[in-house]
Amino acid sequence: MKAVTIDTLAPHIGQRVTIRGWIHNRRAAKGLVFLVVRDGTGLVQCVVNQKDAEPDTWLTAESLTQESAVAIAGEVVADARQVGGVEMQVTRLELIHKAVDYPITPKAHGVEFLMERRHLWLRSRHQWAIMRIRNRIIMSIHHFFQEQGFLQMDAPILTENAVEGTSTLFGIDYFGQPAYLTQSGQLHGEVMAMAFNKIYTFGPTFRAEKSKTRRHLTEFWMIEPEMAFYDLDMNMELAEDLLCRIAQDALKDSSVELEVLGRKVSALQSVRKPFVRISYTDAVDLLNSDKTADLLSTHESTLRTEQIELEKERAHNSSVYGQAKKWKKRRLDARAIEINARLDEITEVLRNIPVWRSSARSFEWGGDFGGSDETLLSWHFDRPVIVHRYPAAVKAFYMKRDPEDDRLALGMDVLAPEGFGEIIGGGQRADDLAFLEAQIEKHQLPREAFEWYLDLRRYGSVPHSGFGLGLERTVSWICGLDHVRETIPFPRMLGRLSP
RNA sequence: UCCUCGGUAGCUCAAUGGUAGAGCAUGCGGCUGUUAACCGCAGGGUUGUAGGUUCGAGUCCUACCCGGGGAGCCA
Repeated sequence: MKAVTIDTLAPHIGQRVTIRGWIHNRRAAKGLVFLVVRDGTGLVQCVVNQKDAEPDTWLTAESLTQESAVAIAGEVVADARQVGGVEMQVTRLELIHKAVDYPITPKAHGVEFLMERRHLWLRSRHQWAIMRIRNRIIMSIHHFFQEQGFLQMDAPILTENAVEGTSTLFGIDYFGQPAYLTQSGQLHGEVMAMAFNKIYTFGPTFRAEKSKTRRHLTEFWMIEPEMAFYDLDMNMELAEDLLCRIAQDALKDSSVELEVLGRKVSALQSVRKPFVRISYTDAVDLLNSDKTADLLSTHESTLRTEQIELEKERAHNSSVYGQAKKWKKRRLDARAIEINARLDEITEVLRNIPVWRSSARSFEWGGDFGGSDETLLSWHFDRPVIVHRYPAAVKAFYMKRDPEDDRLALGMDVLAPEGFGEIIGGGQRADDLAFLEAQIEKHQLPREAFEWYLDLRRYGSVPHSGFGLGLERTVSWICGLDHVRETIPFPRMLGRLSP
């Protein structure tokens, strides 16, 4: 009998097939056992009917536990009630391995509990959807660049020089010589662009920042295109095209996964060219403006209304809890968890709003935007916004100056909508030898370590640009997740190195 | 490093300073179409740790440990 995967069951309606997988959930009625089986490609309900099944199969079905491994033979039948439209009528069931006391039960769990069991958590439905979308995004990125003649090339992970100070780098011992894990492949990317014209790197990046927020990992994956003969405008257009492609591919190919996650797709449908492009100087004006203050006030009153309604609901639920039936209690418990989590979130935001308001109102030209400023900017628009031409003082030494205003660097950041924050940072690179030499001296960087980089400006220097896209933040945005820790199979962050 | 919230059964959470409870999970029983199935019964606790206040502390105070998310920094 043919062994198939769950995602290919539909064409086999009316046929007998075998599937192999793990028990995701089990329900029983008299003479019937309903098994929800998972094989990594999808879920399917398998029905064991005592009067049809062999005696061994029935006994096995009755005693199956969550995550036990099984091989199941039966007929594929159409059933409109099921997700995917099919279920299996089981004729034979073989137990491959019996799992005992699987810790992640079909109910709500806390973050710490799940993170300690990340190796098992990955089996659950939400994680299935997220990892498949991550894969979809990775493939979109490769297709996008490959179709346009970019060469995928790899920057080294072990590096000798600290590009922007050693405080955010993980240091290691390289046979007695200090070395670091890379925090960006950009400088090597520039080398490769001068050799191959248009390239992109796709690799891991490490930051020893002691950040404990929903946007930070210490190890994350970054995509860094670097293009010879590209100026800032061409660079921004490339970033726009890339993000549009990612959003559209996700809508086209990951609708099931997005639905599992409850992602509002309208937010992704509005990701279309042209994005909003705003200069840093205009962005500062916008932050200072009444428009931003009004936005905050509106948001604040909306939250206060929601807070009052939730508190009312909580009081009402707790007053009826005593008389409630068991199933109703269970529902009330689940709702209470939701209400409390949302109330915590609202309390946190309401506490922050006065700080956000004053920091936006009094933001002075010359500083770099904080997380709250970026969030506020992105709330003004329904699609990604590109902020360009930052003060040179807050940007990296290798950025080209704006020929029209020497105080500005030709840098750009792309902020994802809905407050997901910065997902792209990049710009046009300095291509003048003397300027770069002066910058290296000004930033007190070790000149010797940059000689190879300076060679690019000695031998056929041309205008060139590039940017870095953070994969996990992008996945987080597309999936509508409130934290990046679920966007990578094994997150590495402050206080988390296992499993 | 700072700010802030939290730690109660295997899990998720309740509990005016006054006898520690519920749901899920587990075990047993019931139900022939369940969708986190449902219904009944049972077992399950050094309330993070160490002190203190009190007739009495899960609850109040102090210190420490662990975790959440925010600031700084950043993708």
